[in-house]
Amino acid sequence: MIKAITGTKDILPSEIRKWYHLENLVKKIFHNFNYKEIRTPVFEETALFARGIGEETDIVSKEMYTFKDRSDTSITLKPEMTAGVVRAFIEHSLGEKQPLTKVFYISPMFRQERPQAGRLRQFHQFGAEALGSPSPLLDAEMIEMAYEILKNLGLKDLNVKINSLGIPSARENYKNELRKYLSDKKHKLTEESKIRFEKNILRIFDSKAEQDQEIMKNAPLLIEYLDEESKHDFEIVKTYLKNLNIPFEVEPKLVRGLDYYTKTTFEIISGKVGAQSSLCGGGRYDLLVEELGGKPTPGVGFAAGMERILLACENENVLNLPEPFIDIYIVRIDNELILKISEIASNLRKTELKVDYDYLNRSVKAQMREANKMNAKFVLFVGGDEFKNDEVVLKNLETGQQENIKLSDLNSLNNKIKNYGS
RNA sequence: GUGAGUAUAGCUCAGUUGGUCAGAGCACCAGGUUGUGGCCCUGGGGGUCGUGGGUUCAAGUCCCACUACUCACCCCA
Repeated sequence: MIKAITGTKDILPSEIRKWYHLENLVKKIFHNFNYKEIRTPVFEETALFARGIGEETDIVSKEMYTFKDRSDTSITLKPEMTAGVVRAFIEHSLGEKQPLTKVFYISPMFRQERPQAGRLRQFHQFGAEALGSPSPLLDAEMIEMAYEILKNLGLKDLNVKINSLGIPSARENYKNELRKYLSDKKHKLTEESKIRFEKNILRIFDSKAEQDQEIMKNAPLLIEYLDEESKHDFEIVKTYLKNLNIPFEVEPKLVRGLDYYTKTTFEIISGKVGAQSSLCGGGRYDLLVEELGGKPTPGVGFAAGMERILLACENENVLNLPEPFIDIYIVRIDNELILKISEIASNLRKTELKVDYDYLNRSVKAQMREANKMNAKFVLFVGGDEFKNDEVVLKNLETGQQENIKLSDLNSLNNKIKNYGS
């Protein structure tokens, strides 16, 4: 038997409603903030991600689905969205058409990691990007939108963490300080952190190993070495968040794993998803557009993991959606009427009613059971004496009441049923 | 990439120290007096017990390998 590839999951009909719910909410909130959807290809040239995300990051160095196509071009399935959005922004000169570009997306992403709770190899993210303004108001707006979506789902166990990475020169100064601090303690770090020391020293803060945390406890913090501009912008972000009543914590050790971040970074954590607790993350990337060959353009954005969010919803037992139902189930009493029934169903469906009937030639009893299972509001009996008089029987499954209806009146059944409901 | 745990019907699981152990509940299907459901009752279909070796008179039940899944590390959404 052929099975789904490791780390991929089928979203079955029984689960699709929560996805619709989440997607509709996401679209609604983004539209309220006047963000417009962008859809970029599932794969891009490998170089885009290598340059955009950073050669040294784990995502690029060991997690990407990269392969050569038949014309020997190196292709990569997108592991995140920002690089693709920026590529499209540059390619279509969106910055020339308007000073500020606000876009959102909902899309599958691909990373070849070992699957676990809240982590798949094909997973889904929604997110937003605003390109063209350095204003910290937009940083706060990103957090606001993400928070708004999560709150709207009913999630309670949320924790907003923010930090500022500053501009590159300030960060370089700080890295030197950190190197100085660690120079005599380096040998006590875990092997992984020794590698980080060389490649991306900031990430040592992310280590969960106690011996690393012990050493880093007293390390100088980036936030103390920030440049004036970053400090100032960070204060504005905080002020704005307070004014919006969004609770947050400053987390000086929050370091994002992608190279392109500058200034504000943030993350929203749930206490209800196991080890993969980060529901969304993002930040400012003022140098990325230029890095990828565009005119210098500041940008800010975030991405949220949809599987993780749905997992958190499940674990918090929120997101209790109403049961699915159909309006009418047509029960065939005389088997030879199947053609007539398909015609009736077709006409009713054209009047915006959800209609179904039996395709398996089953007994009346079985059809009734089926109607019940489908949570049908009404059953329409077709056949018998009534049918000889050009009538069908409409039964309200909730009350058990039934009445005869002329075949010629069926096209107005929609109104009748809506009156029942209210 | 590293580590641990699990692997019996569609689903959730029982199966005691190897010897009627191939089961239960749910789900599914058909019936319950000649056209009407939800509850209830009766009956039914469905598994070579993840795969391949081995030990034994005898293996879901012990051993080995492989594979898959789960969780954690790592990383990140």
